[in-house]
Amino acid sequence: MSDSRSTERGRKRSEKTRGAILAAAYELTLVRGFDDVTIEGIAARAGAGKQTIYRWWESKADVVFEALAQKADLNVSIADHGSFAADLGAFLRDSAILLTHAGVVPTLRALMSEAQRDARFRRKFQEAFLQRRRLALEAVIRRATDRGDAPTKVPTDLCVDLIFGLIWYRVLASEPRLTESDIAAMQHLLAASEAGAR
Amino acid sequence: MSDSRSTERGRKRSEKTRGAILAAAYELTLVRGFDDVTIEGIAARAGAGKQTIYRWWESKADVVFEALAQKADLNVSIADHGSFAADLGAFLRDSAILLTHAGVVPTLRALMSEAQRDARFRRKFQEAFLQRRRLALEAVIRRATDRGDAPTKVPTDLCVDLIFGLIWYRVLASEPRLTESDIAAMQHLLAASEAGAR
Amino acid sequence: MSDSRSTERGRKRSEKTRGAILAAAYELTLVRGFDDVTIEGIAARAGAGKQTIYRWWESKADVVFEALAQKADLNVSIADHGSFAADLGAFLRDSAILLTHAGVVPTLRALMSEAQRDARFRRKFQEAFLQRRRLALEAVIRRATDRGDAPTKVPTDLCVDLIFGLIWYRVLASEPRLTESDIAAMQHLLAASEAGAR
Amino acid sequence: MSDSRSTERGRKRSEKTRGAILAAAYELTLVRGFDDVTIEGIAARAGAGKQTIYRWWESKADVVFEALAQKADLNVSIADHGSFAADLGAFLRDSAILLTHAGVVPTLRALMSEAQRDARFRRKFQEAFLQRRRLALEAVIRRATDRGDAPTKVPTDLCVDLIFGLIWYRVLASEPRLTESDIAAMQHLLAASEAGAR
DNA sequence: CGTTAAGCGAGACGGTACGTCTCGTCTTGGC
DNA sequence: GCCAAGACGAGACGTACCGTCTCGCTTAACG
Repeated sequence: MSDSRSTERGRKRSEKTRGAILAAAYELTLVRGFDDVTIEGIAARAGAGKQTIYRWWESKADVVFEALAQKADLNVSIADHGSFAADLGAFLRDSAILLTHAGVVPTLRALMSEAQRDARFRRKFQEAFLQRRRLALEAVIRRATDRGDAPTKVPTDLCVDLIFGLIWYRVLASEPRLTESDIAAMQHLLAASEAGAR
Repeated sequence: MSDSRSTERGRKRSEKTRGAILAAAYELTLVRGFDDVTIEGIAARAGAGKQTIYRWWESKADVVFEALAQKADLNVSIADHGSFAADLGAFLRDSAILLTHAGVVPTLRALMSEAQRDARFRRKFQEAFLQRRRLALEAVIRRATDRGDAPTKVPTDLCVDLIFGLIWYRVLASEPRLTESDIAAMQHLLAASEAGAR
Repeated sequence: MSDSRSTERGRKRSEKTRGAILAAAYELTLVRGFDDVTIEGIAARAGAGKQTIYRWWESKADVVFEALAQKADLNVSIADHGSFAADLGAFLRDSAILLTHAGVVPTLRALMSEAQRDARFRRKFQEAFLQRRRLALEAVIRRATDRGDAPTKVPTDLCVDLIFGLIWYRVLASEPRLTESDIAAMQHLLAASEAGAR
Repeated sequence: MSDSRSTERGRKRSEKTRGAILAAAYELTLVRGFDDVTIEGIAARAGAGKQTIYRWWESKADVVFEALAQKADLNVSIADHGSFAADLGAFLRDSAILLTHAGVVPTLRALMSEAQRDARFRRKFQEAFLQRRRLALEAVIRRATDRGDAPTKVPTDLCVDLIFGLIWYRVLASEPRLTESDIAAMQHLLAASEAGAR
């Protein structure tokens, strides 16, 4: 009942072509920007047929997202730094550094932009990217709760939304950076009073 | 000094046509969504020539933005409610209500999405929309400073980014709502401790 | 040596579409006249995309010319009537009859008009239409030379230009007809004196 | 009853503007060619309003034709050279020289081309240009008849059509030239037998 | 070991919208 | 009323991509 055919018949998917398409998508995105990348352009650069792309991906955004995901490690480090303040600082500092890498900000903007236009991609982006980072931050807060220095004034959800909101707002709507004094203020706001209570 | 040209020459811009174009843009955006709106479609519905649109607006985003700006009052009320906590609550509550209006969330998403793709529109959206709201919030905080109940732990800029970040992140990346308990927590986080310290 | 590419790749040209485009071009030219025919109109009537037309033809004139060429046999009968006078008479009479057919004169005018505006189409029209008819007439004269009743007073080239010049001048600049007395006079001028000299 | 108003009211037509428009039309036609000349282009170069052109001329062809007519003397010299052969030779030689002038052939082609597309301009071109030259040639033939050396074999109309047909066919459809041997052959064909009869 | 069912590069196809161009008309204010 | 200026409705232009559809291969598992 699981699968009508016992084994797959016919020619296998070409891994070589798959790689060429993702590489082409990645390179074109860096050079031309997401908007100016086209399926036809990717196919031409990869030496692939358009149909081959359409057969395996649902949209340009999916190809590019997979191409980028392959390059960038989407997993976030959540090593224990001993206190919530330190963990929060490390998380924010990691994010700040990420934003300084070439191509990262334009790419984040393009993906979030695309997520606003295509509901299907929105879900995919949510699950495959936003949710992963969210879970990491939630784990940090859960650890703080266990440890006893959690930001008790704010529910976890709101706390997470505030942190990601800050980062994304700066990326999308103002200057995409996070200074040390920003980080210090965030620590003070969300972690310090608890720390001071010790 | 008054005007480079002695007098305006030639036929005047047709206010009737301008209105028809903005109305068409507004209606089509609500019915079809920003992405499916086309310049040709707007021109056809407005009974205007395409060139007339291109003569006065630089892009589809500009037309739609002006159409929406005409409908929605972009000025934010910043009436004095006696304390920063109350002012903040009023601001957040206003925003929460705005998000419940039909068509507002899709439109905000589309405009922010477009701002990520077109640097020129990005600046315009910044200045004509985001900056206005930012100034309103900064005025509220300035009043709190004068009053003596400002959130001294966080610099004004960061405070504003946190608030808008929260709202926009919910609109763009998760559920576009702001509950009463969110508002209470925000008041507690940014305003209450100061108030309580007095 | 036979073909640069080993095999033809990709989808084949659709003969059905080609026919539909030529048919649409032919019908529209008859009904609306060459000037009012547009590429968009042909595409719409043929149920084809504009690009499909641009892929295979260089201009509107090429499409219409091919459409007409398909309908009208461009080969001219040069059956031997025994003498140059008779051959010339037959040639002129054939031409006279052609000019009476509905749509022929407007079409000839439009094609010659277009040939004046577009150097590339000029060459094509020359080679694919004018030259064919010219060769036919030259063959008639060559036969007369062999037979010994050629119009020796005038070089072949000039003789041919006089005959086509007369027909085209009537089509383009005055009344597009050729009467029996015109034909008789032409025979007398170009053929009779020689015949009489025998 | 001829004119309801005794005197013209309002501002008089500006002769300065009329001249500027014709000059602009002439220059643009030489530089860009008839097809690439536009009403808007003429108006811009003349520093005139488009309406001023539309008020006084019916089409681009009329403007350009008037501009060219102003420059070129449309009257043909029909000085008496003593015999039809000599008169014919002079006429053809004049025409041959005209065709060597820069800009003449493209202009003739453009005007004849335009005459095929616009019935109104066709009539105007007929009357103001073709007919003038035709009358000149007819006068030459009439003089020959009076003199007694007319080409009696061909009716005047056909004779004229043959001569103009030759010239126009060479201009429109082949090489726009007329050699001395062409001229000699034409004299021989249309005039020589008569001359020989003397 | 041949049959057969994918996958593949290539590229033609019907569409749709783009932004530009020019048309001929209309409107304005000055002459 | 003529003029320069220039906005207007209209609509074709040629281009760019879309997503789909053949083509004639190549590549396996199946029978």
